[in-house]
Amino acid sequence: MPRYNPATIERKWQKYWEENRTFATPRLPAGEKLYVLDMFPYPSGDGLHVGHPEGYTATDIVSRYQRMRGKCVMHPMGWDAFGLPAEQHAKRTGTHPRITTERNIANFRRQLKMIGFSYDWQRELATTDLEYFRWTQFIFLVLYDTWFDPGEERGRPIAELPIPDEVAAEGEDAVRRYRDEHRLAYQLEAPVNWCPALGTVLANEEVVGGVSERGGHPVVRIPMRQWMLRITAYADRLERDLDLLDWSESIKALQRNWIGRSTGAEVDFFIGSRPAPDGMPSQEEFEQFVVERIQGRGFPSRPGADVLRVYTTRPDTLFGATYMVIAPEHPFVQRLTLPEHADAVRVYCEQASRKSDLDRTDLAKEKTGVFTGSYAVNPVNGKAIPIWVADYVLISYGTGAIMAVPAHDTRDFEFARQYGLPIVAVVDPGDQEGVDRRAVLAGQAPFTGDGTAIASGRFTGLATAEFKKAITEDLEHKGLGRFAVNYKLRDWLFSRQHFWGEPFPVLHELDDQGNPTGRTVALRPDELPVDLPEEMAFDASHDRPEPPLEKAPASWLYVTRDGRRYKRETNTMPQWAGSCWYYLRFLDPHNDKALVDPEVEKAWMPVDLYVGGAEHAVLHLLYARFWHKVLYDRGYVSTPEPFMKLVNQGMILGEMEFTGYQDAAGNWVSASEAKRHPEGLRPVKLDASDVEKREEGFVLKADPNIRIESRAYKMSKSRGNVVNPDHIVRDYGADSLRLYEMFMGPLEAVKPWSMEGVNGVRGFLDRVWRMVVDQHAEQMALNPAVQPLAPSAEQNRVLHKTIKAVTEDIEQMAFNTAIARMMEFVNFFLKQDPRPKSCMETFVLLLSPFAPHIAEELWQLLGHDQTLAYHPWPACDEDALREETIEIPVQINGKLRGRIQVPSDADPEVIDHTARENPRIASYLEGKTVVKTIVVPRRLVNYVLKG
RNA sequence: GUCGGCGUGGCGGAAUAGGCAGACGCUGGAGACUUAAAAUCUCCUCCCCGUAAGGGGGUGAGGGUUCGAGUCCCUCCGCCGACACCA
Repeated sequence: MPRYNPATIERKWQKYWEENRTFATPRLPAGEKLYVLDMFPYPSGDGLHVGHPEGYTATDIVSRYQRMRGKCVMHPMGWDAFGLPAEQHAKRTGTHPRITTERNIANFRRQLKMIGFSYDWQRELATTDLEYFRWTQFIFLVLYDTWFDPGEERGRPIAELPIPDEVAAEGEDAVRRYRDEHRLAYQLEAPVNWCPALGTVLANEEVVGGVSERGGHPVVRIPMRQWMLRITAYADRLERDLDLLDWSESIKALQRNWIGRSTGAEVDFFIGSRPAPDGMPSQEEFEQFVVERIQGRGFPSRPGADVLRVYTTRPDTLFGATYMVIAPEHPFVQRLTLPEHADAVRVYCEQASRKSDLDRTDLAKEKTGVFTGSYAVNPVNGKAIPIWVADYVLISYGTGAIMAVPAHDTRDFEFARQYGLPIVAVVDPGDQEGVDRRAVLAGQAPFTGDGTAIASGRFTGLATAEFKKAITEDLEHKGLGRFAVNYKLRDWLFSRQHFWGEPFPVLHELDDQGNPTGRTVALRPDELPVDLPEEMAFDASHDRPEPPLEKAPASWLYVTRDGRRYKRETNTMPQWAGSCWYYLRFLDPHNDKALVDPEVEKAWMPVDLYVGGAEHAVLHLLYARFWHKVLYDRGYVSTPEPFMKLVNQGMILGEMEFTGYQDAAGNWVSASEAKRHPEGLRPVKLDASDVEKREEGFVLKADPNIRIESRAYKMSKSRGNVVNPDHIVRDYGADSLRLYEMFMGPLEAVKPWSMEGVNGVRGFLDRVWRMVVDQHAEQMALNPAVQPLAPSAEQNRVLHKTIKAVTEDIEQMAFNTAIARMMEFVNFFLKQDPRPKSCMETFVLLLSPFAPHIAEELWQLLGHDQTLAYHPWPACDEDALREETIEIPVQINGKLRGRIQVPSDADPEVIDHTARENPRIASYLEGKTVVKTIVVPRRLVNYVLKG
């Protein structure tokens, strides 16, 4: 009784593939290569989620398809295995994170193998393998050894950094410091985002709205020594090279937005060479300053103590600057504060420093600030304007100081209103829709768009764009300003206070007393790897931002090298580090001489298709591209970009849910009402049979006045709507899981899970099985209808239509429609008796990338003793598609009024003639004048009538 | 607020290049087989009028271009996602 039993055949073929190393990939591609990559998973303790196999099935289909097309496919899998959960587990239980991690990896590996993905498991790697992170540390040394040459726009060895004479004259220490300041990996004492709940410092990117991106815990800012990576040096190239990539415009937009390039000007406002008692720089000094700039020194690369340098994207509004603002952390705060304002300023800055980012960006918040008592002189008109301190100016962007133009900037406008500062319009908006010109000119409303300059000296009358150019050139000429570019992107905070991460290959020198001298040295590549200490006590109390490795055994922590004592760096690298280059290591995972053999790298790179979740659209992809570019500059890789084509799979939500609301007394309340006043209401989960559709939404069957909320939610443990792939495979089979995940809808769409849908595709596979297999036989045998006959013309047409559609759909990654076409094939051939064996064979090949286990089983039954994994993909015979006659619709005034049969190659005259002869059409045309006849061969006929 | 994406039956979704809206699947209904149930098979399933033949309407709303619009253009509404004082 050979019924379709996935449990048996899936195990059988997985064993076959493993024993025969069916999917092993050669060191160098034989023939045309294709590198198909999944974003490797973090092996969490919860195991695989149905979201994982979505992208993995898509890439597996492409991989299997392309192997059959003769491509040499690289398709590896590994583990992004460093991470906080294993460490937190260690704190609770004392189990070493390595143990937990290995256990989780084993579970993930089991689950992925159970779904039948065609990975080359010989290439499996984990970022936590010593032999892997040895090379992560090596890449850190490359970053440490590199400076960015802005002239050549590329990273170069630090030894090639030109040392200015005045630095060289100061001696060896000065040169060392100068180099350290230019490395791509550098240290910085800076306020960091300490998250007490997670026990770590977070990157700026990991803090969203003042709370941690993961878990939503509060974040406070405290100063700490940190490792930073100079990603900002590559901002321009990271933005520009997006043009080389076949990525969706929305992901590119996300990255561009994140990089946030803006252009404008830097301008120096004179504040006097020393503080004046009344805060007012003297007029003579200002004039002297201007003359000096014009005649001699020009615009200094770094601002001196006599100016406040600002960055603006609107140099054309310089004449409208009525005050200035510096960030509370700006180094000039003290110097600019007059004694009578000192208390207020000190209090304000202290408050600002205590505020989390959340408080500082609070939406509804009114703007706050204090006056320093000092003034700066506007270089374009010599007017002195007051300098304020306010936290709406960020120290980390631009120069940390702005010129405020309240008439033409919303934020400045709000602030000026708040503190009664003057508002002077210098841009006339003219007549624009939605702009109250009179209010703008009267300083009663801000206008931030482009217009025509007014009250701007000799620039008056210029259009915004021209003005910007003209005044920037003028300022540049006078040495008072210069063209400037800024980015929202910040340097990458690269150290974490974790145990479970890659140790830095860095030593800190100690003096005779055992105190740090402040000198840092990097290890030599031959001193790698630096492993984590085995013996560690995992301390549950970790409420200070002190790295756990501070408590490592002294034997690990202290190193003597060339007679000097050193202490190891105790920070570790963030989880991103390992995932920044794993795609390179897959190519050559066991190489102990190099991170990747250049010959191998050249042969396989770049990644041709990269599939993963949109949650990595910004950070992972930006970081990986950054590292790749540094490796490119330093000659380790041959391509400027790592990932040519990127596809983001959409999230899979839980099953659709109906929710009604009841008040305390148990009365139903409409969902729309509940949204406005949720107090005291209780959500009640309803069954689909309790609700019905009425007009624009669902209502309670028992009371149609009550509206019901219907939507699918993100899967979560707390909601109890998580679907476990283990259960699906157990109850329906891996092929059904794969097929359903692809049939749900377009790969990139967000879509809800449906158990009934899984059951539906299982029904399809059952039908496929019955189409080929004799269910009534004792042993595996062909269905008696399957005969070694030549197909009829119609059978052949259906077959080749299916080949064509499935092939095109796979090429476009439209897997849902490919499956629909195969369903149509089965619906047709189940009714055919006899069914030509050759049609069955071809169909099995088409099905195999989607449902490889059942396909292999049927292929074997059809008489083949080799895997179909490398069997040539079926070719479509266009001749077989040709039909003798086709049906085309006939319209009258655009309305469908009939159909006619015509020869498929009929020309317009024949079609027109046939249509007019059709009795139904003829009756419509009778007595009317045909004004126009449209005949589209093979498509339709349309008659336009008069009257 | 800014940027990006999306609005099609009871549900998931199809619809080359502007050319028959609703492929395929689910759900629901009717029937066949069966002692019965499951499984399987057949038919129906966008809405309205009509016994039917047929007719009318319909792709978030309104307008436009066109012989013809789900598809192109404009305005608006709604949902989802990202960013959010970046000067």
